[in-house]
Amino acid sequence: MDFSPILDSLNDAQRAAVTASAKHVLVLAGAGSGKTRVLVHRIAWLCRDKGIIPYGILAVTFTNKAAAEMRARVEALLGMSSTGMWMGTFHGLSHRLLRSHWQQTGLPQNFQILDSEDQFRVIRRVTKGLGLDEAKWPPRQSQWFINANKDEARRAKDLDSKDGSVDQQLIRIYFAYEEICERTGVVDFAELLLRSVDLFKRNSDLLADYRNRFRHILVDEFQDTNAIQYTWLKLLAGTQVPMFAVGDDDQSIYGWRGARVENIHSFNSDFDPVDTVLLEQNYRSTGTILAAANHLIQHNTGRLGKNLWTHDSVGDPIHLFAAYNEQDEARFVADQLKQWLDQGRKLSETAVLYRSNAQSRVFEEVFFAQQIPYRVYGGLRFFERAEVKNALAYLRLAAHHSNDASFERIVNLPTRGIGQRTLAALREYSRDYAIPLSEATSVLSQSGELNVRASNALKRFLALLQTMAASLEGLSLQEQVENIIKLSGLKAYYEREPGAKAVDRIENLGELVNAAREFNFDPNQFGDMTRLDAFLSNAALEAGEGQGEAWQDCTRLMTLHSAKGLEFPLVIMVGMEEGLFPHSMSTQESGRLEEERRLCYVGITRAREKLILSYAENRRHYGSVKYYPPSRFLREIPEQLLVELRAGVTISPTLIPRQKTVLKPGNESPFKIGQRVEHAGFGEGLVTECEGVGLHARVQVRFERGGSKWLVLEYAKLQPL
DNA sequence: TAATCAGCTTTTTTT
DNA sequence: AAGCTGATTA
Repeated sequence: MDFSPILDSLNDAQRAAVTASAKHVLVLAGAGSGKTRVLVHRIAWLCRDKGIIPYGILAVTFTNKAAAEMRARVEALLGMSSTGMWMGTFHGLSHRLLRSHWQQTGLPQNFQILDSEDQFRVIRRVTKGLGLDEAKWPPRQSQWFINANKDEARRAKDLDSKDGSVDQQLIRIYFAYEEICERTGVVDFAELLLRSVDLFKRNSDLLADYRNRFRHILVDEFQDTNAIQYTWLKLLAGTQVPMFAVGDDDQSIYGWRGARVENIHSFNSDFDPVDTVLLEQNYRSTGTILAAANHLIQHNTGRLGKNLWTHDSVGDPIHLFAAYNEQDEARFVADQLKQWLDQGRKLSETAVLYRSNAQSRVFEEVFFAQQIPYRVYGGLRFFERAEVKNALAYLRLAAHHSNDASFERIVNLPTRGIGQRTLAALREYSRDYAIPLSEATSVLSQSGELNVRASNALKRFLALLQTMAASLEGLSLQEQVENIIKLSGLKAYYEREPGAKAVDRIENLGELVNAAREFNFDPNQFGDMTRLDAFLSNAALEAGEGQGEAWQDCTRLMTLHSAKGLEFPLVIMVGMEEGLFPHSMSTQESGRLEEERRLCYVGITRAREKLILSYAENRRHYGSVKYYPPSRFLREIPEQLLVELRAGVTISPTLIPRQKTVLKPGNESPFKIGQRVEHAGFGEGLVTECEGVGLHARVQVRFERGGSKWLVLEYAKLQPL
């Protein structure tokens, strides 16, 4: 065997995957088993040892972050630039295809990308335009319906309108939505994929070129592919191009978004012959953490069946904290983080994970008060902020007057006397004559159908559009952005707005100018797109990081979904309550519940050394106090892996100091094996084991009412009897 | 037309 | 609790 440097650092299974010689390869890689590593090394191995030129590699991921990481790691391993490789997200690559071959797509050359908020607005407008009641046909639901269908490659015309009247209306909305998109030259995210697929289906020569070009196709997070993405892959692969797919059925957490784990099963029949490689050795977590994860996930049915194992030591037990309420829970987490710091560790090694974004608030408040630096992931990203989107809409409209979505967004922001009535007239005219809103504005401002005040307002707005369009001529992207922000009056508008928020908004507008200055644009990639158009597309496709780069050592707050792919020495999973996690919307169907369980599995396997779980007995939720029982997932973790911490009943911790059994170091434990004790919650029991001293001392107690528990003396409030 | 106030709903997320 | 929509008032 000759081992190249690329293979030296791999274990046997990883090496087998990287060097698999079957035409197609499916790697089932458990959490922390070196999934990305295998992918990166496979690419490097193909290039270095198999003589595949970078130009012949297509590697697909789901997020921009994953794509960037892959590129960086491949370059580091190969010691050269990866230019020429097609590496990116399904959407990014599709976008690139559509730009290069726009003539064959039926799209205008300067088609614009609709992000989900834009899409929502368009759908709402369509609903109103059809004379449907928004309350009865919520745009959110229609949006969901349209996207779900697009993800399954079904256009409005493909839908069977025979059944129930509910679908009838939704199909009407879908039709009308498609028409508007077509007319205004915009595409939503799903459309990028769908159009690419259509492009290939209709142009066999073009498809043949690409099949000829790509010698290897590699896919990350294969379990997250939806129907249209899988079709996309199959089309590009044809019968000749070898596929290399990496995934983990236990980490499929995007079923609600159309992802189909079954694609993993289909892979074996759609591609042949396939080598399947299992990666089960985990390099991330302690034995205890893995055992918890393995036991939990065994409650799911229909798994492909992997069991993670590790050479690592058993490690610390998992701590479970029962908080009185969500405040108490947040203070507990703050305490734990401080302890972590006291042990000489860093906050950047820690993460607090929750099910839904709204849960971050309490933690932010408490961390802020206690001066624990933190960074919230997810939530509103930079290019999604209202003020930024407003500025982008002005830019888009200045460059492309026909962009109705942008027009609607900013016609009257800041207010300039174009109210609902005028707008309604514009919409009607635009619909009747099938022209963009800006043209309707031009016609109606002259026609005399509107009152003087309204038509003057419209004329002023048109003049503004002209000025803005002119101000783009021959300038750098940065100057263009600066000009538009100034001309639009957005800055003045936000300066007038009271409150601290306004300061942030103005700052973000400044940040947008910076983003424009730093935007690097590869003109080779998108043919004859203008710099500005590339910037605008990029803003839709890459919404940007949640916050600027962290310069400070801080902990991370994020949802379980956004934690996928990450790892931390210390992970604290909070809000482990029925209704919250598993989420109440998911408890009805078993399929959804299993997905929640996988989400829990993902959370647990993020932890390297220490895992802490917590739940609150009372929680203020939607404005009133709720009592959620502890999550069923807690019961699915073997109790010998858990140590329960309990703060006792601290009604108002500021008034009633928490009672603790504090042991001075060196003191003998007041409890001996065989001694009878009483616990406020569990009743009477017998001490069966003692260990540790001082703050870490704990005892195992077998309670009469069943069950044996490890209790930390500091928290347990045990009374000797 | 614009600003203000009262009532209503509430997952997860990437592109 | 908060953000958003719709109705009301200036």
